Amino acid sequence: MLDMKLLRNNPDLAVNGMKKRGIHDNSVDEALDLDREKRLLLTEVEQMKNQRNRVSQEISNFKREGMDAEEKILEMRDVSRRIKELDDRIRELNDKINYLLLTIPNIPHESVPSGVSEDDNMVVSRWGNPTTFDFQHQAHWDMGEHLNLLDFERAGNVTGARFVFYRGAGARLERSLINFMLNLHIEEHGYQEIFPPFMVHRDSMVGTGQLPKFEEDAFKIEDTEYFLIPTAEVPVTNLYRGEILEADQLPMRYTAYSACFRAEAGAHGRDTRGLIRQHQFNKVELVKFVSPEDSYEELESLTADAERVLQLLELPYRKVNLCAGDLGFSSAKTYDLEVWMPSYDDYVEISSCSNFEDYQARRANIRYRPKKGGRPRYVHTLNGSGIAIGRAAAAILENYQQEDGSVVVPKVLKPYMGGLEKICFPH
RNA sequence: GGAGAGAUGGCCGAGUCGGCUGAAGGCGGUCGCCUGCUAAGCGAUUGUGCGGGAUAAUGCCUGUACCGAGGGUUCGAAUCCCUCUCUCUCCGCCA
Repeated sequence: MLDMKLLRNNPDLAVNGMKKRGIHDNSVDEALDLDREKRLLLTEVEQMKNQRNRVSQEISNFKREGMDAEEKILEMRDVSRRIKELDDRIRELNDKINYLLLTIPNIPHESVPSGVSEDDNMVVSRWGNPTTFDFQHQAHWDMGEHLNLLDFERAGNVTGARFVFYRGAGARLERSLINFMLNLHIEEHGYQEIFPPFMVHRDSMVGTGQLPKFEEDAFKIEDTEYFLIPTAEVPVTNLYRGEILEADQLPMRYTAYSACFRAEAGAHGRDTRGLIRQHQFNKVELVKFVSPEDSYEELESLTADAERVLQLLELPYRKVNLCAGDLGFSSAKTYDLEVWMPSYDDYVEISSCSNFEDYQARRANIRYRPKKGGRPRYVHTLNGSGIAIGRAAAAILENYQQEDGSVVVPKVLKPYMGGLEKICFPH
């Protein structure tokens, strides 16, 4: 969330940030009004509390000396009642202010292009060329069926739509991708591996920004306060919730595999076939905690670390600077990596790398003590897919397919596939 | 699942019949003194949020809140009551 002090001193920054995103409401003004009222009451109630503290002390002294304090006690009874009323009112105001702050999105960085939809995103770079075929190429869902790698039909039977069984070499491909990516990030990019819980409680979801605004996108476990994580970003970013870190611990870089669960409310009819949009999918995530002055540099290197995965897999992709209208709620700046997907005849998002600045850190209360000492400051948090496994598998099937229907295994994955060169028809 | 114990400052650990405890004592940290070096010793200092004030400014002054979380009783709660969460021990069960 944004700093209430920033809103007070510089409300235009927040309002213009929202305008840039195409959001027009008066939540900033509302918050400011409530904040003004709150501070007025706060001054009043704190004066009364000061009086109460003083007189209580006097009562204590009176009693010790065996004197009658009845008059003062009666007087304080009224003061206390009034304090309680004011405290209640302040609590109410605080709740409202807090809720508003939690529903105001982050301010886009100045380098974020303006625009309202993905059509306004800015292509930053391209790597490789879209794959061309001199034969009739297939979509990965058809290939997955023919090669007996993916079983959507039985998954529908067992669970429902947007679920899948991976089988045989398909299951192994998925597992190979996970291990390949984790190894790359821990061995060559300096990340520490984390294996997080796949469920978190409400506070964690609020910490990273999924709640309170987007509850319908999440799976909640009935009769509990647990949510299935939509991404490892949630447990890993919340790792240090409420803590004060030491400056020399920063930057901290983590990579985590997790299954991800998304309700995909509002995506009815979109990407209904294949691996692109599933309720459950696998992802290797990158998360960083850094000092504020380094965060944009760290965003570049995080994105480069994600790009490296695609380069080693030799999958054509492009890098896109998301426009303000397409930017995630908590993000100040996001690069999407989009992989070439022949069945879509287009680039498809496969990684999203964001700098949240202190927006998540303030929600999750993650701070660090600066080297020179002084007050704790909020860290900056970043994360990015490094990368989405299911979409990577789909991209490999489609981009590496051969005329005979087989799929060549990318070089870097061969060791993980037990030396397998090619995924062929089962015999 | 059953039975019990507990949650206090960076850490350990006191807190008596509710008042003089933001919190004894110790450790650690920081600064100063002392000292051939190291070690030891001596002195001082050492939380966070929020409001207000002054300021070029991290700093500073002042008020207030915080002893797992949230409520309650009271003139006054770390201390009493209720609810919740978490941790530990024993038994049972289990990957």
